[in-house]
Amino acid sequence: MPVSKKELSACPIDAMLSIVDGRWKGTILWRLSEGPMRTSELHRSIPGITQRMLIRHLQELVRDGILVRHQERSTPPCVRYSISRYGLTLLPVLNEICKWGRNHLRLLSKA
Amino acid sequence: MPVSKKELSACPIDAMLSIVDGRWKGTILWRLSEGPMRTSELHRSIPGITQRMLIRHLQELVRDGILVRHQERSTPPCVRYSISRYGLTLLPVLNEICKWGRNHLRLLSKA
DNA sequence: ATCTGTACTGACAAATTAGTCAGTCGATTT
DNA sequence: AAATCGACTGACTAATTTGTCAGTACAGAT
Repeated sequence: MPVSKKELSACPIDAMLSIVDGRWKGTILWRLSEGPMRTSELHRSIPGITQRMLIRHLQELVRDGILVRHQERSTPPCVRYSISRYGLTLLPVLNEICKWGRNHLRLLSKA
Repeated sequence: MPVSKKELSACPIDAMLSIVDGRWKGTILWRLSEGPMRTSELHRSIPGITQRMLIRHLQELVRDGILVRHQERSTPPCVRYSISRYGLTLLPVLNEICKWGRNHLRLLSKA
């Protein structure tokens, strides 16, 4: 029986990774770490992502308490996503991840 | 065209996550962070993992330079895996991930 | 009345990842 | 000579995740 990392695991590493797990979640969080953005802005700013995946990931991140969805009841509708207070605690971790990743990419390009 | 995170991405976060991406890689690294282990020891120490997945993940981590495989040409064969010098640079990152994950699990269990 | 833009859904197909099952190989014990 | 052990492979199936395609709803502009 295949097991996805989405299932709640007792392993803290898996628990954290499951939050960020998803083809585009890292990138989405990275974009939003610079400030709130509208759905369509995010869409434009992440080349290659489909609207479907963007929204699915956003919803999961909201469900997990990492993002907040602000809706302004206006026309045209304007929805903004931002990193929640809890989500902010994730940023230092993402920063470490990013630092390591940057160095890793550098090494790969030299090899 | 679905895109896996395994493809080399220019995003440093994705680059790092792709290393740890795989149902059991976090756990494997966590076990090995306490010292080298034999294949069968690892297998026993990770409940639920199949031999196939263990070996696949080990091979990927070796390919990515995170682990080293030591083979003693003896009978019965004795193979040990350990974290490489490069892999050691990943440990602080995993530590941050783990700290956050631990807190996250705590919150989840309270809710 | 129709068209547009924004945010979003549902149903489904394709790709990717994980898991199952049955081997192999070489040396060694029975 | 057959059975065993540890590490591993190959071929295949099943589950999960991504992506495609076509909508919906709402309000304002044309």
